[in-house]
Amino acid sequence: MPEGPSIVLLKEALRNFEGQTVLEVSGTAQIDLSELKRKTILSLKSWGKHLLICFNTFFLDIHLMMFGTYRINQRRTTAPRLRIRTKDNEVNFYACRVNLMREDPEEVYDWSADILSKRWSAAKAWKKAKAEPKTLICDVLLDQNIVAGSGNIIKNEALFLSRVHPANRVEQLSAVALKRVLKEVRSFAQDFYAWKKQQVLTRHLKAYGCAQCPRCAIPLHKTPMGKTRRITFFCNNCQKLFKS
DNA sequence: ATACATGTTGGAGC
DNA sequence: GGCTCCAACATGTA
Repeated sequence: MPEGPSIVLLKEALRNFEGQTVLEVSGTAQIDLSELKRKTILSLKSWGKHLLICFNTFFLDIHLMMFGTYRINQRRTTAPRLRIRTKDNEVNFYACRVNLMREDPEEVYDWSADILSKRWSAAKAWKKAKAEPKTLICDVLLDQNIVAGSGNIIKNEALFLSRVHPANRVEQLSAVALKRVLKEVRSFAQDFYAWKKQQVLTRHLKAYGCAQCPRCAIPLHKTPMGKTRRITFFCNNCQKLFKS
């Protein structure tokens, strides 16, 4: 469920919690939940796939991983990792990772890496990628230090849209091609956000989960690739593999 | 019903 | 040390 855009939507869905005081907190998360009691939620932020619930002297970093879910003003039957109740609202998080952080979120995360942040910097991402010439571009697009919020769908779509083959190493890519990939990561992530909001995301995917290339109609390749062997969809005809 | 997947970490083994 | 593989976590969908 969660790549970066889905976490932005979650953050927006929790808008009503901002400025609210925590009246009740519970859950199976291995943190000291009593810390939160009677504290005021100052803001909600997202960085990549992380949701941040910020208090005065600490914040919660919630990551839904692959299977995490949440309910707002509703409950599942299973026990939540974290439940926060305020005067008007309740949120429940399940199957997620919860960390209590005592640092300043400004210092913890590189906000220029967040593909959905106003502070996203393609130039910085470009430099980080160039510092790893041997890394496959399909791995770069899953690296949260370079493109925080990009996941396997965004990876596949950005490569298809920029016509770059996933098996290229960074050093094989021309400056123009690498720039194009990074541009598509952000612009597709923005489309992902809008489509997900309208619940029409899957019908707009051109590579991920698709059988054939929408450009040339030949069958797409579907194969595990890269360090983590994530399923990768690509067109051998339309996506260029540069010579090394 | 069984299989698979929008994610990440840590450890084993080489 | 670095790389790869694997397990673990745990839920929705087809």
